[in-house]
Amino acid sequence: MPDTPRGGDPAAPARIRLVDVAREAGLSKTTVSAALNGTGRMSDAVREQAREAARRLGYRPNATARLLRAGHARLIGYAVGEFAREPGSYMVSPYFARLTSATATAALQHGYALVLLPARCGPEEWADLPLDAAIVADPLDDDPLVEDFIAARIPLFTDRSVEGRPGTHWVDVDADGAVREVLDHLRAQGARHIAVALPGTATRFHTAVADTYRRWCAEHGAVPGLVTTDGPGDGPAVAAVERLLAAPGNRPDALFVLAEASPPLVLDAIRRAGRSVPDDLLLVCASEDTSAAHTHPPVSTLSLQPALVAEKGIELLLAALESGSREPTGAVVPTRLNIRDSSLPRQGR
Amino acid sequence: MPDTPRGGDPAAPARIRLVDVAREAGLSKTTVSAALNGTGRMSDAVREQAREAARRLGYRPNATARLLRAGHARLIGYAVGEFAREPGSYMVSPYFARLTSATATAALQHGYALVLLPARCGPEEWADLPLDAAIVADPLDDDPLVEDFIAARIPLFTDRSVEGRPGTHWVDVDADGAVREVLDHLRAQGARHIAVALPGTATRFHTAVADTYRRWCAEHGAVPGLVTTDGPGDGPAVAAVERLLAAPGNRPDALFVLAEASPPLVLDAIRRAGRSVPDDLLLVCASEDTSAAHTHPPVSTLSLQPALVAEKGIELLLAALESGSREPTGAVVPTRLNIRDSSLPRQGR
DNA sequence: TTGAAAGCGGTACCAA
DNA sequence: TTGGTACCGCTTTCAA
Repeated sequence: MPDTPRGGDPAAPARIRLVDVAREAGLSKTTVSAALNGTGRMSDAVREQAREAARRLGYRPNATARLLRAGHARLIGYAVGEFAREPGSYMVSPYFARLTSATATAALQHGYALVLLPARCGPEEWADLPLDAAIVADPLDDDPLVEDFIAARIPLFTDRSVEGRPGTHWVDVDADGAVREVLDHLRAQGARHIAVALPGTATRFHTAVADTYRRWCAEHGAVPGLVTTDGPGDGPAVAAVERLLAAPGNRPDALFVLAEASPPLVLDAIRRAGRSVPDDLLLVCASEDTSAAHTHPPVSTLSLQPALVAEKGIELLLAALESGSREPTGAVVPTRLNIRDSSLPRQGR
Repeated sequence: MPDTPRGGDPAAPARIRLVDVAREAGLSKTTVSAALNGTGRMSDAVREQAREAARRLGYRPNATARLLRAGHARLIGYAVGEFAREPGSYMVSPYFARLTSATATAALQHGYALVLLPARCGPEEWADLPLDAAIVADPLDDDPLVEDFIAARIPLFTDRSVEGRPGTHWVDVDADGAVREVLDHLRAQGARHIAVALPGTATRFHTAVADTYRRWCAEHGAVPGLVTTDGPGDGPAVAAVERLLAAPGNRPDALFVLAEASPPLVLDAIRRAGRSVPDDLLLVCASEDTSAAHTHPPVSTLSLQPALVAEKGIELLLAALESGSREPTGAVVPTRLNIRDSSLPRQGR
């Protein structure tokens, strides 16, 4: 009588188990299991008999039980370091939206699924989840999340800050190369005073950007013009751009905006400051926002290629998982500069 | 000798199990389990002895085994119907980004975690995942995903298309109320020819919007001016707006843009068409994009309040899960009209 | 207060 | 070809 409730709500029918199917089919657990999994050798008649019973009863194997046997869950925890924003908000950033979906897609292609974890969660939040590995996107400095996963010996993929620690894998964007490519491009277009707007919350990437920018300026005898935003979001980013253009003295002839802002909004701010792109001000934004291609003029963007980061990271992580190795690995991935009219003076076209 | 490898890679140390801790502590599995879980009654000395052994060995309980005992995994599958886009791309839409993060946050607050599923995946993709429930955001018509979950008797939260089916729960946005609020608002500001831009891929919500729009026009003796986009993304949306403004005859004096486009881009397109907001054209966009508040003038938006949809849905789903009831439930949630300068004629301010 | 043993629901090894 | 049985690692009941 497989429909008899077992525990809990007496109105809910108990879920059909393998034994129930076996009893119904007049076979053993073993045989039914093999029949349904297509393993073992048995007569077609028996196999069909087992399948028919399973179908009749609406049998669905218990995933947890299988996982216990299998010894893994093919589940990867995913969290974002999320500097000073409210939980969950990171999805709203085009960069993190792409990074997250690319990570999920890459993992899924290899048969792993992503479990969304809250930002700054402690071990108690994921201790009950059968995680084979974890990912911390853009961790904070000495992120407790990172330390917890390492302490729990859960294979981890995050940024270069964990380099060399057993069981960890990192992917970093080539900040140095990216900055040089953008600055060289702007200089080649005739720019001599390139100003930079950075997010106020300095991540690893943005710190590296500032360093390279200063170094590049020194190398080219340029004086750095650098401004940081007061916080995340479009408002502070636009304000930073306005400050950059209002500053007396060293009038910039090119802008490299790394603060995450909607490109059309940046363009608007520049126009309101009485400047014109690209005629007397060149513009490059670090952004994954698709609207950049649809402004007038279209805005050149530096893409951090989140999809590449995700794919490389998943590759490193799963290679380690499947080999069982705790040998740390890592890789640097390139950025991509999409040159559009905003950084091409008209005579250059 | 708990460090002895068991199976697989002979170099990898076997994970510490409860028995290992018990042996180390000179206690039984039972006692150690109770000690670590804070259950049972025992002397503080013994409890500390067990904890110390666990700490020394770096013991971490096997989550899968606990789940098997517990009978649930507190895991919820999450998929998006995703009309004709490439997998994973939905995150890029501000609406889905917010819906996804709000859903994850709401679930997490109740002790459940979200598992990201690929779009249009079959049962084989999630059969091995211990899902207690599933969510299909914005399902297609007769979405196979929805049917699969229902067939598997997995409690499901999706839109109203499943209304009344056992084990399902729906939340829909009040499309009728939303449209009337926007149209009434625009009419109150003096608009008499309100044109509408809809996405080409008609979802349940957008079909309802078109219906209400036509009905409202009939009620107010207005002639409907409706255009749909050629596809997703900013380009087609901007093109649709341009078509609307270029159309001969019935020159619109207000625009209600439901196609998902960056608000500043819509504003740009209107300017390029020689119209001026709000002086001779009022504008409302259905959008979750924060850039709307930072344009000049700021753009009025209709928010579909994804956070509300997520919270209500999780509430209904978890209520059913915890009571074990398969009684279908559902709810309609309101939208929110953020009135900004783009829909307020200057004399009205 | 502590511990042995019986499950949770499958899978896999062997013996029949 | 089929089935008995041990086992995955933990929790819980119940007896000592």
